[in-house]
Amino acid sequence: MYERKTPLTIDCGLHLTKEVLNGKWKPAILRAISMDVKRPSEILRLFPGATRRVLNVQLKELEGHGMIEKKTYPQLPPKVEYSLTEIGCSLMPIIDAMNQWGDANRSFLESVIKQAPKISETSKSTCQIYRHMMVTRKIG
Amino acid sequence: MYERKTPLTIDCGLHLTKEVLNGKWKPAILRAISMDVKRPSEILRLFPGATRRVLNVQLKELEGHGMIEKKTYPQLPPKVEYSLTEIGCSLMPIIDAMNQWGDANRSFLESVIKQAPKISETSKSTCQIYRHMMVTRKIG
DNA sequence: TGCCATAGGGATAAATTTATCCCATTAAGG
DNA sequence: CCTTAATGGGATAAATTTATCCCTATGGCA
Repeated sequence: MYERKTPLTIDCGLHLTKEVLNGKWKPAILRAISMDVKRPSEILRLFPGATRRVLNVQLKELEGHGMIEKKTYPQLPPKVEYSLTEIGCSLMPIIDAMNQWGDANRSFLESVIKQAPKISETSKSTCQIYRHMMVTRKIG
Repeated sequence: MYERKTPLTIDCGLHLTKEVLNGKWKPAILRAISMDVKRPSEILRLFPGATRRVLNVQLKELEGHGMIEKKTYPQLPPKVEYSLTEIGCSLMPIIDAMNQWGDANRSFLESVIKQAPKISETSKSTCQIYRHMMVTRKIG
């Protein structure tokens, strides 16, 4: 496992929170779990753009940070289910707010993000969370 | 300037928001500006842990993303003031919530973050935002 | 037997972000 | 003349995160 070489900045709440959510898929993973997508294979299917490896790593970090709990069923083939811990649950308002803000400002954000010279292309359909929500009728 | 090689994931609001806040100091910078710390040199003093270079880069990205506006006074030595745009302002509830969540759970988070094998050390006093708030009597 | 699904993780390469260092401009002050 | 204060940014190194590829284990199914 990677060992950090420079000290982490944790002196304001912002940085602590940022550290917990630091990872390309972490907020999305938390959101998925909060919507009852519990098994690793399900989560993986929800994010076709993510590698199995990365999801495993980020799940492990979220678990290590106490945001989610892992329940392993003694079966073969193995079955694992994740759930939010209490503190993980308390993050959801923030994650939902982030999601809503992004959606509410989508057209503007897409344009400025594409304008920014740093970004060349963007990809869609790597995150199936909306499809999932519609299938499970959590949104209409 | 760096040119992205892989497409950016922007299909859910979460990723859009994450992109805007993506940068070690961006949320802190936005918060500083929202608290009337407008000039680059002031912001720099507020975050002793940050390099001038990085702050410049992140300020430029925030500006490019339309979150802040830059006003350059035609003086010498130069004077610059940043302010939040309307959309940048609309991000503040999220940033404040992140800050509050981190502070509210500080002791827990510090322990789990230090436990995580990935992190070796942590540093304090690289972010002077609380000091600033006390000096300006916004908190007591 | 060969292949699929499930879950986990090592080793290494590639991409991305941050850090370091250095240069430029102009006015004021010692 | 030298230093400081302000602001901005290039070039390059270092750190960190993500992607690729591969290996393990077991039971069921054609």
